Amino acid sequence: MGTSSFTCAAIRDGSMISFNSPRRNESGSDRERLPNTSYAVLGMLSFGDELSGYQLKKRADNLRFFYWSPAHSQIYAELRRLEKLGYVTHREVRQVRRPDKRVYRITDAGQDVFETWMNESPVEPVSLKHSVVLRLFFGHVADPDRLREVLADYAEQVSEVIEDLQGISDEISESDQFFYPAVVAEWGIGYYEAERRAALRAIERLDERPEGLTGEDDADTA
Amino acid sequence: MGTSSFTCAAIRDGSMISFNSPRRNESGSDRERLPNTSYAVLGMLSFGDELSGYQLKKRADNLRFFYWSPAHSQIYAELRRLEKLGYVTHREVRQVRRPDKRVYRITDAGQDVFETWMNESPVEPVSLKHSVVLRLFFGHVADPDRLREVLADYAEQVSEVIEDLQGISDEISESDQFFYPAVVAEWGIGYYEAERRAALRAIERLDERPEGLTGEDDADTA
DNA sequence: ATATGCATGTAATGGGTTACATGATTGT
DNA sequence: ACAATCATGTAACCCATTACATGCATAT
Repeated sequence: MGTSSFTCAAIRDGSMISFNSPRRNESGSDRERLPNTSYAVLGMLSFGDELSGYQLKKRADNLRFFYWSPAHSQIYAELRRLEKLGYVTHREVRQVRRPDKRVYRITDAGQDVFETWMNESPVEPVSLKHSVVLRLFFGHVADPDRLREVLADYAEQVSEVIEDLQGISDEISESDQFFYPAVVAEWGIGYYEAERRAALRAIERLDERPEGLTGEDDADTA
Repeated sequence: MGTSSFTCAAIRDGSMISFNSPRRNESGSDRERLPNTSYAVLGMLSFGDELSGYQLKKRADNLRFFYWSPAHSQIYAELRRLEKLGYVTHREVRQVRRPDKRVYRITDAGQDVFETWMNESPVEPVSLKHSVVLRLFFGHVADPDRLREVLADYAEQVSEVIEDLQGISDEISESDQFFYPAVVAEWGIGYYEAERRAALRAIERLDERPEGLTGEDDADTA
């Protein structure tokens, strides 16, 4: 899966390169490798405008459909880290009838590492924690009716998400400015529609199942 | 978000009291609330058989399609915790030409909390970190060809997952013993097929886009 | 009056990973 | 000989959350 074979080939006298370095290479050769959250923050600043931590948090919430939303304290911590690395700068903005704020802007170095990440970082699989499916997997110890209820609830929740996304999609799909977000919104709609179908299909399968076989495998056979 | 307003009101000379206890209620009233990972481990033991940490880790890997796989060290730590809580017990198994092992079994108390979790815990939304979609979202700073490549790579990876799941599904869908896992496998297939479609569709949209509008919004306008 | 939004942070804790460590056995 | 599988664990670290903390402005 050719991640970047020629990039590697370009490396000649591999004095250190510490390739696949465990972590902590004080020599500072290979770019510190940040967690994805840092790149999410950097990405939100990559549009070029100045944002406060507070605004950033709200923007980050827009990613919630495909990326989790970090806590605000995490955002602030991230900003301080990025600043120490020289990837963002801030300036204080005095306000009259509002608390003062600190707005951040991405630096050239920041734009640089972000671009590098965008173009060079390997394709990772999704990391998901699907607690509903987890429960379904262990269905043998659940009350069958409750399990159906859980699935129906989930389908319901998902429907709301679809509506939200549909709304967002309608808003932004006109303007070319939001081309990529619009593509993402379409992805999201397809994603959650599939989730809805899957949940409903699972309920069907539970219903189809002949009675008398429902759960409690080893309640008395143990 | 009424945390506990009258608790506060009751405090007069607030010497300590550590009011509205952040967590850790030693009085043991409300069941400790474990992280989902604990329930995943408990769930894998809920079939009634004895398992070593090593075996457990391998079983946990089967959940990887819809739940992430914890590191082995995490499994061991989890088992020790659950044992301290009385939800599992272990016994040492001497082996001749293999390292000795420690096999764990769920207790009645453990089965109990697990059932309670299965039936009572609220329906949580999926938590996903989709780094590929994250990159797509910030497509304006990516090299358009590389972005397409990333999406194609992802679609390819997903195809392999589908094949894996198809294989598993074929194996288990015969036996009624694996009813729930089979339902989950079907869910998974639908899920990853949707992912594949979404990735392919996104490539299409990138292709459809008129030239000259690709990325680099503020490369020179800054 | 009370809640909500704006705005920024610290402290404590927890969940989880990676690397380090050990050591025998089996397959190539 | 070398790698992989079996088997269990510790140490260090870091990412992230929750709760604590403050304070003004506006809307209800």
